[in-house]
Amino acid sequence: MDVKTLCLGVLTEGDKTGYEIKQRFEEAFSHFFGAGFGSIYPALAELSRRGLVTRRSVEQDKRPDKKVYSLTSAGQLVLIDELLATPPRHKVRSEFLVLMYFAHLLPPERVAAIIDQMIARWEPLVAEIEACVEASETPGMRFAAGYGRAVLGAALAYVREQKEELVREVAEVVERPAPLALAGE
Amino acid sequence: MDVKTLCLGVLTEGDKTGYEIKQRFEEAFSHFFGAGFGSIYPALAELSRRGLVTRRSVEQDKRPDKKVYSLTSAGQLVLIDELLATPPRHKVRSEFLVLMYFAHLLPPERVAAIIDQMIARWEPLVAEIEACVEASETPGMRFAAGYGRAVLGAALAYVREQKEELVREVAEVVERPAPLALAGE
DNA sequence: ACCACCATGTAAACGGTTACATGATTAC
DNA sequence: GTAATCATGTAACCGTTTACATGGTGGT
Repeated sequence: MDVKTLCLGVLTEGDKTGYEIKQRFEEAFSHFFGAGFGSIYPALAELSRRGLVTRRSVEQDKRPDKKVYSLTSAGQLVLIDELLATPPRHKVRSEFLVLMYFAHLLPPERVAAIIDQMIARWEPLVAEIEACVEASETPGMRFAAGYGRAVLGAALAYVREQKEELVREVAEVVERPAPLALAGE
Repeated sequence: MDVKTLCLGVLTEGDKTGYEIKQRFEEAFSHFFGAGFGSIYPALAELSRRGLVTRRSVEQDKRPDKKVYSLTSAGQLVLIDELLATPPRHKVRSEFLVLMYFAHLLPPERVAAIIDQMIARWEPLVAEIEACVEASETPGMRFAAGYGRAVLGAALAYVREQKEELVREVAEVVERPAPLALAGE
């Protein structure tokens, strides 16, 4: 599954410009699928070329024309096919956890700062996702947002709870002779 | 941060072959960082070229030679620099949640099957991560594995708890006239 | 017989990120 | 004045994924 499928998906909610699609991506699935203009605009061009969406120009006063995309019935069929054929993958890519894994190679203050940074980033996200749960219009939207809330809540609770201990242990390890074994074995 | 940095990282634990590095990747950080042979071998070649690791051939009986990699002191310095310079990103890419978001476009049995599939995949992972927590040799390893356990536990609890409701709601939506609005607005 | 494990690599394809390019409006 | 919002696109770059290529050992 790629950005093209997601574009077809958000267009089931109604016609949108590329810019609005990007906004919808942020609101609705930024916590489990990322996409920037650099992938959305080419995706829309390709979908248009394949006849899965149509585009029409809409005049605006004091602004350049905007291009509104609509899902075609062919697009609807392709979307369903795509969804039925998509294996439910779920991947995490976390430089944060890599950094924590190697915490003993870093100064303890740095470890503490990184954890604080994650807490500061996640805290406002909780409110955002909460709003997303409230605003849900389909059962799936509620499920996905609820998932985010449950998992983010657990993550936040865990890092808050474990921070002190990790920082203390890392500080202890650094005090000892040479745990950074070079020719160690 | 890329596979090269992770390779330097696992080599702080001792000398390893490319094959063993891959195994370590699976054991230690498969739940937050993925890498296959296709990225590990070229990474090692590049690190070797830059003098950050050395490699020596080791004979084996009834098998071709294996190539054992060791971290050099230059490699150690570069690793630390890299870790200090890495911003703590944390990304989730979940086709599973996309599918759930669009659950109302799928047959309810399919939605149920997808959720069952995720539960079946995650259940054995819990045991695996539990083993990982037990086997931890550094505070960071324990922290990272503990994070995985906390988050996976929350995810599993959530999907188990919400499955019935989602499937029921999706079935209801499908019964109604035409919620798949094409020219709906 | 067949599959899993050990063991190493290459090459093409694919897709996403980032930077560039442009430009007007509105609010602080 | 400066930043954010609206608005669209291109092109180079980067890294991962996937498929291909090879071949012996050990277990069911």
